[in-house]
Formats: sequence, structure tokens, C-alpha cells
Amino acid sequence: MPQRRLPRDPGPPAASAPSCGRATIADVARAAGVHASTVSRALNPATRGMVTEAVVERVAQAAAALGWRPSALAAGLRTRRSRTIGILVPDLVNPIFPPIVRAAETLLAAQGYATLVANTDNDPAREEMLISRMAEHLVDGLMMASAAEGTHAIELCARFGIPAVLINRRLPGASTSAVTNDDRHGIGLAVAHLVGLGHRRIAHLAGPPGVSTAIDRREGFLEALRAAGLEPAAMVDAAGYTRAAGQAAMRALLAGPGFTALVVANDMLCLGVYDVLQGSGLRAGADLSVTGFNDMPFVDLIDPPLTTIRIQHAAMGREAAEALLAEIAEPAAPRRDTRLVPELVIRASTRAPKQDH
Amino acid sequence: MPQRRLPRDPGPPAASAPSCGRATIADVARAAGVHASTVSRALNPATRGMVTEAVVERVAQAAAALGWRPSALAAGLRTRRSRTIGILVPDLVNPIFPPIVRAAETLLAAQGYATLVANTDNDPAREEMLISRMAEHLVDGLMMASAAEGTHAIELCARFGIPAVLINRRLPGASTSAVTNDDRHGIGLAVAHLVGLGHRRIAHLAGPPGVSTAIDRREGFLEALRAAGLEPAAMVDAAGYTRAAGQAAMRALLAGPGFTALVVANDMLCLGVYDVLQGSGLRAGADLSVTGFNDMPFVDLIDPPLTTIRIQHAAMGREAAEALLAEIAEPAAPRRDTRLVPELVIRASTRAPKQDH
DNA sequence: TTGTAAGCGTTATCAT
DNA sequence: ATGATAACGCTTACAA
Repeated sequence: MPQRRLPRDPGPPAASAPSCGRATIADVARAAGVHASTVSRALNPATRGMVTEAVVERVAQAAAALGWRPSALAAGLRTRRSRTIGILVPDLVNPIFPPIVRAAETLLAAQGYATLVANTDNDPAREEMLISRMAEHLVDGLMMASAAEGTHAIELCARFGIPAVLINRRLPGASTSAVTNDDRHGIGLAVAHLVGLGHRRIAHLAGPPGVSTAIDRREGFLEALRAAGLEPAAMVDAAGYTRAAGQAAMRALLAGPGFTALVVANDMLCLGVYDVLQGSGLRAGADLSVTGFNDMPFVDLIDPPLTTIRIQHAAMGREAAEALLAEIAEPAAPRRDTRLVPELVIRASTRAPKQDH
Repeated sequence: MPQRRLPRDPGPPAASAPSCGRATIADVARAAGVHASTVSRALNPATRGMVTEAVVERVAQAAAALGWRPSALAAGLRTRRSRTIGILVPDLVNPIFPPIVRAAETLLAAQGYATLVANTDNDPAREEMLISRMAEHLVDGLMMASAAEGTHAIELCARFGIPAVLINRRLPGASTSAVTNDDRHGIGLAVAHLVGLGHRRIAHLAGPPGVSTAIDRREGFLEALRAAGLEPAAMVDAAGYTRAAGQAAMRALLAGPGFTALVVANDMLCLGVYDVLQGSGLRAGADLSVTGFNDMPFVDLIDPPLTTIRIQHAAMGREAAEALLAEIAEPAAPRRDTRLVPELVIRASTRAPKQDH
């Protein structure tokens, strides 16, 4: 006998398997002979205390028997939290991001969160669209790696009321928590290393203007040089943190005054530097000392292996996730500005200069 | 005057901004002077046709004015689709996965989907937990890269009714759609290249037993060798697709009969091969020709640059996403088994053998 | 400690 | 073409 479907037939009070699809909390309640709200309390670790041991047991058994799984959507609709965190990166293919995302995801998963990942392509419009979409999905928080300049990401998050944490780069006036590297210190390690090797004519291939990592590393470079009583031999800005931009900047540097060592703002740029060096019949290490920044995967395998500043990729993802969860748990808590301390990794791209000047 | 909170005060019928939090469809309805269901129809592209042009316009304006954003949770609860897709990878840090995930995410984002990413660590228990969690979040589909052996992933997806697509590896008896490489063909390209260079004593460093990529590449190796009228000089299985496993297998190979060329099952293993070679004072290319598989990022920069089989990383992610969306749209459609055709990339790790045997 | 009932924001069915 | 209403599955303030 066909029945009107919408007004769900309450059916016989006896325990019965769900007619179709997944079991709901009501099915479990029926099977356990208690009310749905009791099931909810028994199954939720936070409220389990309100329920008698025996009932908890009975409910758990019924739930297991029916293969009940909570609906994150239904719960989220009610509680206004989705147990979901969003991560925005410019481009997951850039090798510095996977370790960060991976570490964050692992920590978040352990805390019961699912992780949404999206690529912004450094495109503010796209970023805006992605943040809106994540807001629609009611993400509990957002981690943003290397937000592009001129982004409205922070304002958007604020408007949507989404707690956010910045990774890798800070943003000029933002009062958002951030987990970054101590870039000034890091670049100082490179300079000190080169000075220790006997270099006196040291140049800097800087990152793109306006980006916090570039600014801090440039300043750190100048500061460290000054501390050693030296002047920069040359300075050129790259147009972006890309291999191609590294090539262009390196060509510009070679057209200028001479230098025996080059402090580069990041490893990706170094790939471009190596390209140009190879094209000029020069060799990193032997003819020119080169240092990078990031110690991204496999720069230990390129030829010659790159001396660089190792950042704590995984710690960055972990700390950012922790900061975010803390902020979600206690929205009023003060923001954190965490600086991770990088270390120098010496490989074959740096040696003493051929001749002293 | 304090009021009871839960029974939401309907308030004056006049258009009024939402008291707090985001505007709902009811707020928009009030502002536009129509019923909520009309708003829903007007705002949903699929049902917009049911509503008068003028009303659509009025509703759209009201929605914009109130800054209304749809709630994916509420919609999902009702429609049983979350517009969310899950991607499972063993380890995002393995460089072959980011390009795949990135391409998939980009395509999915364009189709209005959000992408959940998680790392399984090749741990079946963890994988099971992650799939369950994604099921709780009601993912509309799941993409699984390199499912571990002995996994119950497929059964789980079936139980939860989640459409799934395999990437990179197939699974023995699975009738799931899969997007993989034509591994037999690919490895054949490597063999043909080496034979063409004059090699006659060719060995194979195979992948871990039981994995489809390893099996297909091993068979493809033997087949291509036979086609050239040759016998394998040696064959050793690696314990996994890791650098360490590559080292171990390479040591085993060096302990056996001699060979002038080595076909390795993947690039990551090649890193281990290079390590051992370096430790033995040998050089890839000069002393032993070596080929890899995957053309993962930066193997063009290692020393010597690796001759390898380039797979279509991005296409893999794209095709898999497309296949998944197709399956979601038409669950009854037949499964697809897509093989992407790889190509040979010749670099400095292969040359003619020093002397002919 | 447990039951009752309302409500989270949508969509879909029915009636008009 | 639009309105009324129930339902999606869960949580929680309140009552008992």
C-alpha cells in the first residue's frame, strides 16, 4: 500500500532497522529504547557524563549494530561549527607548501577536523571566491599561506567571522595570528657563514617587493652585512619567487659590479641562478658562492648541493593549526605572532672565495 | 527587555536586517516581500526558471543588500549532497601527488566543489578512519591515490554509497573507475631507449610486490626485453617506493651479476640508487645508465639529470575529477578505466655502454 | 537522569 | 508563478 512519503511514518515502536540510507539518531533511540536526545548525549563525548553508564552502553551497542554514523552536516547546522578547517595556498605544487599542509592536516585530523585545501594562484579574486565558498561550508577556521598582497582575505574572514591564521608571510597591518620564520635571523646566518669563509663582496638577490619575507630578508641581509663592517656589493629584486624571476634577476646582477658571493632570498630563485650560471660557463661553489632559503625538498640533490637556510616546514603547519584551534576555542584570547627559528645547512654551493680582494 | 531566546522572535513584518550572524533566506524573503521558497528558487540557478524575471531581480538585490550567502550545511542536509569531494593521498609530501591534487582541486573548484584532502600514511586503519569521517561530512565523491594493499577502501565507499575513483594505482579486483598510467608501455620506452644506446645487460629495480604499478612495470620490462631478444641481467624488488628502499635494493643489485643499465621502477627509488652509486665512487651515466619513472619535479636538476618516463600528473588529477563528477551525475554509467600515455625524457643519466659485451 | 520540543537554514512537495 | 509546510538529522534549553 503506497503511502505519502514526506510525513515520515513513525512506524511501530519496536526496534527496526532504518528503512533506507544511513541510520539516524532516531533509529538508534528506537533500538535502544530511549529518546533521541539521550542518544545524542550518550554518543557525544562531551555530554556523556549526563547519562547513566548502563544507558550509554545500551545506546553504544544499538548505534554499532545499526552502523550509525553522525551527520556532520546536521550537527553543524545546529551547532554552527562544521569541524572543518580550510587551508589556502598559492600553489600546492610549490614544494614548500606540501610539508606545511601535511603537518597541519595530520594535527587537525587527530583533533577530529577535516581539512579543505584550495589553491589561490596568488589571484585575489580567486582567493576571495574560495574564502566565500569556505564560509558557505562554515569552516571553523582558515589557514592562509603566503597571502598575496592587496588581498582582502583578512577583511573577508572578519566579515564572515572566521578565525584565521597566517602562515609563512605576515601581512602589513594585520592583527591576525601568524606563524612565520625569523627571516632576519635566518638570512643573517647565511651572511655570517659567507663572511666567515672570507667573502667581502657579497650581493643580494632579493624577493619581490612588498612581501614580508622579502622585506625582512633584505633588511636582515643589510643588517648582518653592516655588523660585519661591509657594504652590499649589489642588490636586485626578483619579480616573484619563481625560477624564471631568478634567472632574470641573476642576469641583471651579472651585468653589474662583481661579487664573490650571492645571498638569494629563496631556493626557487636559486634554481634560476643556477640556470644562468650554467649558461655562462660558471659554477656555483667554485666560481661563486650561493646561498638559498627554505631548504626545500631535493635542493640537497641538485648540482652542486645548495647551502641554504632550513626552515621548520612541518612545525609551521603544526603551530599554525594549534594557534587556530586555540583561537577557535577561545576567540577572545590575544593573537600570537610566532617566529620559527631557522638554521644554516652548509653544502657545496659555498666555499672560500678564489682570491681575496 | 530580555526575551526567551530559542523561539526566534518573528519580529515586525517589515524588512529588517538579520538580528545577528549571517542573513538567512527568510531574511531575504522578508526584504524582497516574497516567500522563502521563492527566494530559494530564484537564487538557485537550477530552479531560477520557475520564477518571474522581475522577482528574480528583486530577490537578487535583496540578497546582495543583506550580504546573504547560502549555507552549504543546510542545503546539504536537505539535498544529501555536500558539494564537497574528498581526496586521499598516502603522503602529500611525496612530490608526485601535489600536481595531481592541484589539478583536481582546480577543476573541482570551477565546478563549485570544495575539496577535502587527507594523508593516509599508507595505513589502512587510518585510511578507514578518514573515509568514515569524509562520509560523515557527506562527501559527494572520493578520489583515492595509491590505495594501500589490503585496504578496505572500496568496500567502505560502497557501504557508505560514496562514488570513488582510483588514481595512479589500480586495485586487483576492483570494479571502480581508475585513472592510471600505461605503465607497461612507459617502461617499454625506457628499455627501447637503452637497447638503442647499445645496452645488452639490463637490470630492473622493481617496485614493491603487490602494487599495480610495480607489477605492470615489471611485466612491461620483461616484455620489452624479450621483444629485443634479451634476458634480464638482474631483478630486485624494492620494499617500498622510498629513497631508503632504493638504496637497499641497489646494494643487493651490485652484489649480483654485472649490468650496464638499470631500469628503475620510479624516480624516488632512483634517489637511493644515486646515493649508493656515489658511495661506490660510481657515476650514473658514465659508469651505469639509469632510468626512472614519473619525472617528478626537480629530477632534471639532480646530478646527473635523470632520464625518466614523464607521466601526465596534471591530466591524471583532471581526468580523475572528471570521471568522478560524471559518476556522481550518472551513477548508473559504466566505470571508466583510463590509461594515460607517458613519454620518455632523455637526460644525462643514460649513455651508450662503455664497452660492448 | 531522562524526556519534550524547538530550531539550525535549506529544499521539495503539495496546493493555490 | 508563488505560497504554505514539512522534512533533512542533530543539539539543547527547559521541564519533569
